[in-house]
Amino acid sequence: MNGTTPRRRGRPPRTEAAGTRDRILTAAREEFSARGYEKTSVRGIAKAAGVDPALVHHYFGSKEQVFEAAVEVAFAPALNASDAVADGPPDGVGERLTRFVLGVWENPATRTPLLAIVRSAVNNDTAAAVFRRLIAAQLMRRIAAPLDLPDAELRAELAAAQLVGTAMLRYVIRLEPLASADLEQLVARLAPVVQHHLTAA
Amino acid sequence: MNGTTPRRRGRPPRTEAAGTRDRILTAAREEFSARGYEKTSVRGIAKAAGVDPALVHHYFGSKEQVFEAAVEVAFAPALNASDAVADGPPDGVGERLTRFVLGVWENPATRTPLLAIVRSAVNNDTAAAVFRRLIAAQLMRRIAAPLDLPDAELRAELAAAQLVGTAMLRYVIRLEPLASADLEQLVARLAPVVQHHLTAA
DNA sequence: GTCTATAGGTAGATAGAC
DNA sequence: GTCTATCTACCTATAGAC
Repeated sequence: MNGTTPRRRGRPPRTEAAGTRDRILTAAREEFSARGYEKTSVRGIAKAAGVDPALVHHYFGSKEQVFEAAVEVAFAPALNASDAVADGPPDGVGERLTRFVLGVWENPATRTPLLAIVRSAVNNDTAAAVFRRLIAAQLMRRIAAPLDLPDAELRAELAAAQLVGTAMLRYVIRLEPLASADLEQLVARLAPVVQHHLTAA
Repeated sequence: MNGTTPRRRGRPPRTEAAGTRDRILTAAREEFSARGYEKTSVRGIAKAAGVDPALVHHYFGSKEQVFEAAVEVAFAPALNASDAVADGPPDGVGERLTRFVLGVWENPATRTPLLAIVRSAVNNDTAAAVFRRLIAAQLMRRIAAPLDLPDAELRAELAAAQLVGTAMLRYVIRLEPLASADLEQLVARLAPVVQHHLTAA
């Protein structure tokens, strides 16, 4: 251990500044989600956080490392909730998965890092890898595996495609009337389709 | 030898240079599709086309106008083929739409401008508007309207979401095994779902 | 029609003072 | 820990020579 290394993952609490690191992280999430990776600048993050641009480099190193730290939080709900989706009667997995995905997109706290990932994943290899990990790692392993059907992975990915596409058009592209549609109406239409992908012959 | 190429859209037919304009346009499509709007530079386009950067401005004005000219070609197949999708027996519209969308994504000539639009639409309002226009204008009007069902527009958009999401994961994010899946297998799994969105109770 | 030169900005990153 | 100052690199766009 040395006293000056800023390379950290979680956040070993130090006697350091009053939440400066967290303020940068929050601002970074905001900026990345609103503008995507390329259009976001370290200077813009610093300004939004009310700190000096040099501090961003001081705490995180490079812009890419700021991004990784900023979107890391998107994994927390995914990890926690994949249990809730996988558990329960098999014929309800479509609705549970649909509600979960739309839920994290409706919640502003989790929507922000998700927007950051999507806005960045299409143009940035690092972000695309994060996206793949996010979809594949838990969703596939916990939901596709128990299906015990041929093409289980492909099935799960096509179900994910329905939900990813819906999120794209509703939350990113903001296509009407989908963008303003009632949540329950969406669940009613999407859940059977997701269920069909996962379990139908 | 063809004298003046007929490949001109919205440009006053002048006696100008050989294929310089077209070379720029082709290079622009390549660059925008590979890097997205923000990361693509006018200088990069010029270098790929083997011309001077100032010529790009000379022919198109601004970077945004280059982009619009570059993706304009994506509308041609959409306009032409929406007839083929709309015509025919109603219970086959799901498969016809699925085959059409996957078809334009499989064809390198049409995939390139589509990638440019998708890579740019998530971060750029101009590109997002192009995307909305591309989905809404023809697909919705020609396919949703004849359905004569309640929520016809929403139905059509959720069907589009399935196909957009599939394209995202397969062609942009390159998620396996979806990215390498056989085309006919995809049609077999997707067509019934698209059909369900469009016509089922 | 094509290119040189340059204006006028913004970017990521670093060194070193306090 | 925090900030000032700066380096280097690249960008869009334009004016004007050939």
